[in-house]
Amino acid sequence: MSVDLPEPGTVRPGGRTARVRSAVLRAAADALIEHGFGHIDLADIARRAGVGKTTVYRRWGTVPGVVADLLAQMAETSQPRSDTGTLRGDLLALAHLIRRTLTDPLQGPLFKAVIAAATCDEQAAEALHRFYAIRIAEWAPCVERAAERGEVPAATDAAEVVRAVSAPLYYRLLASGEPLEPAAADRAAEAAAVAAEAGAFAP
Amino acid sequence: MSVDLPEPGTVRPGGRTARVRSAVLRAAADALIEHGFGHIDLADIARRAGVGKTTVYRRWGTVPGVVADLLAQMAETSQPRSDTGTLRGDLLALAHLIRRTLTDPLQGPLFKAVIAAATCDEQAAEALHRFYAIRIAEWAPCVERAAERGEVPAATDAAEVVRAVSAPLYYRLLASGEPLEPAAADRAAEAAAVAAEAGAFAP
DNA sequence: CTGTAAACACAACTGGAGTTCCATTATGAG
DNA sequence: CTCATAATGGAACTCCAGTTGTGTTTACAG
Repeated sequence: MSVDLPEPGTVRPGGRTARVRSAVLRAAADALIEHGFGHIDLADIARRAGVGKTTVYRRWGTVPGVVADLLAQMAETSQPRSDTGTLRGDLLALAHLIRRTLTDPLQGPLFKAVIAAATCDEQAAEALHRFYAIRIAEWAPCVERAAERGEVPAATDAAEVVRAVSAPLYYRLLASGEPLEPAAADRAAEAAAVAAEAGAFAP
Repeated sequence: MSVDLPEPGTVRPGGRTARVRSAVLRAAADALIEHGFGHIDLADIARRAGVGKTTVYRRWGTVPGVVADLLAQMAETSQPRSDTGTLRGDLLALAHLIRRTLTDPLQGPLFKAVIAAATCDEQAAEALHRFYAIRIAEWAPCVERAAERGEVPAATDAAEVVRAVSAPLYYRLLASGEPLEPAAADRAAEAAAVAAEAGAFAP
């Protein structure tokens, strides 16, 4: 019989422990951007963070474990959303925000890496889903306000509209591989707006 | 100075070489389904295929290398597309085909794995993009016929409509993690059809 | 049918990712 | 401030994924 030991870092979360976590997550992001999810090891992350590799193995265990914690931290920082006064304007701003993020030379590879980690590890997958649940909830009010203004049916599923804007851009990044041009963001926003107005997201 | 040696398997592609490739790709698919992209090694694939691991390392080199070849083989087998006579009917059939594929206990994990491989390796990424280019081209005629019937503007980008149907389902699988219910396929098809009819894909 | 070299199998080897052990540091309660 | 111990650091160790070297099988040209 094994006793339930506390996870490392949960009993004394202050001072050094917090500094180590911060340094490791920052180093992990750098390493993921530089090498991608496939060619990374925890020893390299530890070296970059100026931390013993034993510490990293003990607290996080695996690369997806670090990614899961990194995603939890990324979920804490919220992106400010637009309020242009029209659904089209807001969705266009969202689409271009996503496009800029995914084509950014730093954030693009990072998002690819965390998604790759999520396909390999259940813990990372759950962290990724929480991350997107938060981001989607942050933008849902755009659609809800459009419903109040009468631009879309009152029963419209706001989160589904936000997902409809995001999906084509991620599909290009991960599956089909077409370049993420600004025109693609325009079409994603326009298509989602038209479909929402027609009640395609209000069952 | 190094001489340009031919790739293994290119000079004598018949008989044994073909059998080995077939066995290895089948074993690779099984292993990817069972363990996922993250927890796989070529020695295991070689064992399953009943082949020396040296052979696998020499011909394919890495796991993403095997995945790239597997995708090339997957691209050869074409899925029959529907012809219901209406754009809505065809897109609905496409959406449900994709949903069934991604929720299939065998094909779902396989697709997750090959997409993970593509995010880690350029060679696998190119193979994946070729795979989707072919699948999308196979379904584009649905939209082209709809254009001939006058259901959508003549200038409609057929491939973009097909991608618009696919994207929300892949987004759920890879990013947001919501379950892939039949209703999600219905909405993806409906939203794409509405947007196409409104000319959102005809710039 | 025969010969040659392309492709493969087997075994020994190697490097480094991940583990273990123990010493050291410093958090947080009293 | 003091003390118990949570958390980290460093080095030695283990194990196996991936490599290399060598001999065998077999596709295919002539």
